[in-house]
Amino acid sequence: MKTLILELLKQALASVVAGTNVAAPQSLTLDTARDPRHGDYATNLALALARPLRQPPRKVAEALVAALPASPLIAKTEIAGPGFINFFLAPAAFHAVVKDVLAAHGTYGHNTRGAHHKVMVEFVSANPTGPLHVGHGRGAAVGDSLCRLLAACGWDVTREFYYNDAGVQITNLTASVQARAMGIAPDEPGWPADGYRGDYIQDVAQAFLNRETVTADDREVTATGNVEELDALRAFAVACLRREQDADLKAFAVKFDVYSLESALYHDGLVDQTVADLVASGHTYEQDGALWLKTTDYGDDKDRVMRKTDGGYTYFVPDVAYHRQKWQRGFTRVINEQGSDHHSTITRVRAGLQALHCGIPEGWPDYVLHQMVTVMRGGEEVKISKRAGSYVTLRDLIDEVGRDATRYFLVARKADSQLVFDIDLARSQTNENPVYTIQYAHARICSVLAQARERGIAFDAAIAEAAPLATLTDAKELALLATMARYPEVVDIAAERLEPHLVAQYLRELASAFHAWYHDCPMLVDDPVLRTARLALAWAARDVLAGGLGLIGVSAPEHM
RNA sequence: GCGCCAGUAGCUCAGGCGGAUAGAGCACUCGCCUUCUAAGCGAGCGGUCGCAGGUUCGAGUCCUGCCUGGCGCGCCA
Repeated sequence: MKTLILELLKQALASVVAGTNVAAPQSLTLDTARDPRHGDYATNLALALARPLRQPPRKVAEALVAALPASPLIAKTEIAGPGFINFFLAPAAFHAVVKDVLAAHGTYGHNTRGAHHKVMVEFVSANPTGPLHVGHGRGAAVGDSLCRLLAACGWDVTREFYYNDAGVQITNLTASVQARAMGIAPDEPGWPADGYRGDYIQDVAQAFLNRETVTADDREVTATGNVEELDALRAFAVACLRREQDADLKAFAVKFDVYSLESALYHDGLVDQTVADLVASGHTYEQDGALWLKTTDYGDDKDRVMRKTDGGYTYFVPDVAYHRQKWQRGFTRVINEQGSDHHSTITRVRAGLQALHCGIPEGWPDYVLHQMVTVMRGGEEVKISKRAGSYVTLRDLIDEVGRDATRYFLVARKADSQLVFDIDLARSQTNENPVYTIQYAHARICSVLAQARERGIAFDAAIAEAAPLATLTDAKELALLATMARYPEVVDIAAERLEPHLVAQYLRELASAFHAWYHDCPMLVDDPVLRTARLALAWAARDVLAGGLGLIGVSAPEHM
C-alpha cells in the first residue's frame, strides 16, 4: 500500500524536477498520518524541495499533486498546512491488505532483505555458575526476538551461547561445591572466600555425592563422588548448572544452535595463536611483567593487560580469539546481545580484532546492550530468590507470572532503557495487563470462527481469500486495515534497528484497533456478503496477531 | 574525575532521516453487557518533553554546557 504511493510520488517528483538542476532527494518520506483529518499518508516532500527550487512550498506541492499519476486507490489528495501533501486512500486500497495477508499464508510482513546471508546472534552467554537471573531473562527475550525478526527478514540466523567454563569463577564454583560436599556451609570455617552461597550449590554437592549423571544440551557427566577430585567436581558442577540453565531456557522457549566454550579456545590453540598474532602485529608491549595491548591505538582511553604477571590471560583475550573465530566461520554479520554492565568490553574486543589486521571491518561486531532490570512486588523492590540467594531468577518470574507475560514485559521496552518489572502487573489477568489484551484479541477471533462453524457457516482460508470485500466500509474496519498495513514496515524497521520492542508496541495498537472494530462491527450477521467479508478480515487480523506474537515468542491462544 | 545509557502525563513507557495541535497503556471520573468472550468499547482528566543556550521557516528529535539517576572505569568476567 505504502510502496505503491511512494512509487507514484517518485514519478511526480521526477516530472517536477525535470528541467531544473535540482537533484531529487535521495529518499522520500511518506508518513502514516497521525491525525485522520490528514488522510492516511502524508509527505513533507514539498517542504524539502522548496528551498532548492526557490519556490514557496505550497506552490511546489501544487506542482507535485498535478504531476501525480492517477490511481484508483487514491481517493483524493490535499495540500495542507505549510505544504504537506495528504493522501486519502480509497477503501479498495485497504481491502488489498486482507488479500496480502491471506496470500502470504502466515508470512505476511516478512521480507527478503537478509538475502539468506549468515548472521550470528550471540546472547544470554551466562557462565555456568548459577541459575539464570532476570537480567539473563531480558537478554534471552531480546536476543530470541532479534533472531526471529532477522529470520523473518530473510537472514540465515545462527543462535549462539558462549560460556566461560575455565576461569576464576569456575574455580570458585568448584571450591563452593567441594565445601558443601564436605558439609561446610557459608561462613563456616573452610568456606571459600567469594564462594557461591545459593542453595543450588548444596543440590549440586548432594548430586555429586550420589554419583548422579547429568545431561545438559551440550554435555553429559557422571559424578565420581570423590570430593578430592577437583577436575571431576568442576566437570560435574558445570554440567549441573548447564542443565539447570537449559531447563530455564526451555521454560522460556529459547533455543540455541551452537554452544561455544571458552575452554575450547584454549584447547584448540586459538588463544595462543591470537596472542602471537597480536604480538606480531606490533600493537603490544611488555611492561611491569605483563603483556599489554595498545588498545589506545583504536580509541580506548588506556591500554589493557593481555597476559597477567601470573601468566594467565585476561578475559578479553579469549574474547578476541572467539570473535576472530566467528569471523573465520563466515559470519560477516555478528550481533552480540549483552548486559550493559559489560559494555567496556566492546572497545577492547574491537581493538583486538583491528590489531589483528585480518580484514575485519571497524565497528564489527554489532552490539545490542540491555540495561538493568528492577523487579517490584507490592510496591517494593525484590532482590533475593531463595534458590539463588542473591538475585531474582528467571525461573522465579516464569513460575510466578507465566512465560508469556515474562517474555512480553522483558521485550516490550527499548533495550537501552532501564526496566521496571512489576510482578503484580504482569500476573494480573485483567485489563491492566497489555499482554492479555493482545492475546485476548487473538482468542476472540478464534472464538467467533468457532461460532461460525457451530452455526454451520462455511468458512475457511480459501473462502477468505476469495471473499469480496467492498462491503468493508466502516471507519473502524478501515482503521483496523490501516493498522494491519503497517505491519511489514514495523517488522522491517524493528529488524533494521535491532529493536524488537517495536513489535510489542505495535501489537498493542493492533489489538486495540481490533477490539474497537469487534465492538462496532458484528461478524456473524445475516447478510452473507458482509459476513464473509468481515470473517475474512478477522481471519487476516488473526494471522497478523499470531505472526507478531510469534516474533516476540509469546503464544497466541485460541481460548482464554 | 572520565566513558556509555537514560530523563517525555500521577505510574510504566512509545515517539523512522527535524515537520502539522507531543501519543499509548495503567491509575482517576463518567457512560456501555437481552447482542459473536465486558480480559472489551466510548468519553473525560492529565505535559515547562530534566535545565539553559545554540543551529533554522520549523527542535522531544541536531549541537554545546549543566543537573539528576543507572552502569562501567581491575593484571575480575
